[in-house]
Amino acid sequence: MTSTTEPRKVRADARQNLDALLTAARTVFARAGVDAPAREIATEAGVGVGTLYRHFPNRAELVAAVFTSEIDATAAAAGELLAEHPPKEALDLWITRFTRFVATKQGLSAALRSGDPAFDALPALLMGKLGPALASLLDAAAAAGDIRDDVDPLELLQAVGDLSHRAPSADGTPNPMVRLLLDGLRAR
Amino acid sequence: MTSTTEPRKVRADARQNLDALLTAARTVFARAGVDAPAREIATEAGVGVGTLYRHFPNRAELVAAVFTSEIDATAAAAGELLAEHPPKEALDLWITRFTRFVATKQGLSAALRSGDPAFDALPALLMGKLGPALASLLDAAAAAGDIRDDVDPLELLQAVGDLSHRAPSADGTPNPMVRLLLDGLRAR
DNA sequence: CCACTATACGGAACACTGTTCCGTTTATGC
DNA sequence: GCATAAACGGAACAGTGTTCCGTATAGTGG
Repeated sequence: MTSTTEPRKVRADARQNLDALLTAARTVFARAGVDAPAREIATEAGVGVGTLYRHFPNRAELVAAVFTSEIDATAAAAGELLAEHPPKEALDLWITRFTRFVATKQGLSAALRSGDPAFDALPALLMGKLGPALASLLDAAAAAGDIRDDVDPLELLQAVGDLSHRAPSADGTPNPMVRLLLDGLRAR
Repeated sequence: MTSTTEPRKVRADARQNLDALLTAARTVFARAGVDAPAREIATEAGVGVGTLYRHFPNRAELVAAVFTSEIDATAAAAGELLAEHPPKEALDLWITRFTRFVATKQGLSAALRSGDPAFDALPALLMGKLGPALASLLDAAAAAGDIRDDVDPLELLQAVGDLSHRAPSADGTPNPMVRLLLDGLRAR
């Protein structure tokens, strides 16, 4: 094994450019949505498009990289909320947080929904990290008898994402349709 | 007034080409979804792209034209269902029908959700025709006390559309998340 | 400190979109 | 038939994502 600790030399400028790209992408995505042209991101980072594609196989991977930390934070929030609130309340709070995350990222849900194979990495990332988080919340709430127990976490996650695309949520409230969906979860 | 009955001569070949375009578009959309390239549709119709754009200002208008008759039929179904079934049942049946319509048209909901201004005509068409249809169903069900009365028909329509994008619905059943949404409608 | 080489860079070039433009063809009315 | 306005075809334009490759350079062994 030549890989774990000591081996390949990563050129310093490469590392710098990668950081610059991530920062630039974050900025541009916030300003113009995830559909922003690759050239614009490269320019913002002060590099050529070739450099962008050297670091990421395609735009979608860049999007995934940019959102990874926030996705991790959102996933982690599930455990915290569960520790501090009753199960159903924790679930509602987490959904609200997730809703805000999706709504905040212009075009994120559009990308998720697009079906474009270029964005395959995105759903995989979201589902992989957030699926288990939501599952834990659903299990807790179901165990408490607050909600039905036959809901697929991934389907629900996808659905909430789909419904959250236009929620300015000035006050951070999830949109009415998400609420309706959550009402539908209640045990009867 | 030179417009009502006798005036402008519509060249026969123009009318033929328009029909050919609509037929071709229907075929291509079914095969490759509404995102199919304009050139492909023109070729299928045996005309040049210029001709396509002579008849439709942009691709979205063509999509709208292709789906208009089906949309009209779906809207009309609301009244029929309402005449033959109890309100809540009529509502559920209509939603199922609408779901199937959306799911059947590859990429339709994606286009709706895209926010792309090019597709402005599409939501306008759907909302304009189907909104009132759904409103009548909701009103009837709310009057019967079956569901809450504070639901915006357009929002619900949009939401169901958003949720229906991947529902093969082998058996014609709406997907589980749409069901959850409908459960949320129930008066409490 | 220098030369050398693998690494990384930049941006022109390619393939594919939607859409526009305009020279050519053709249906129609006389 | 002829003239003419309508309609056509497809080349051309603008804007994507992505690839390619000649050039520049960081790191290293002498």
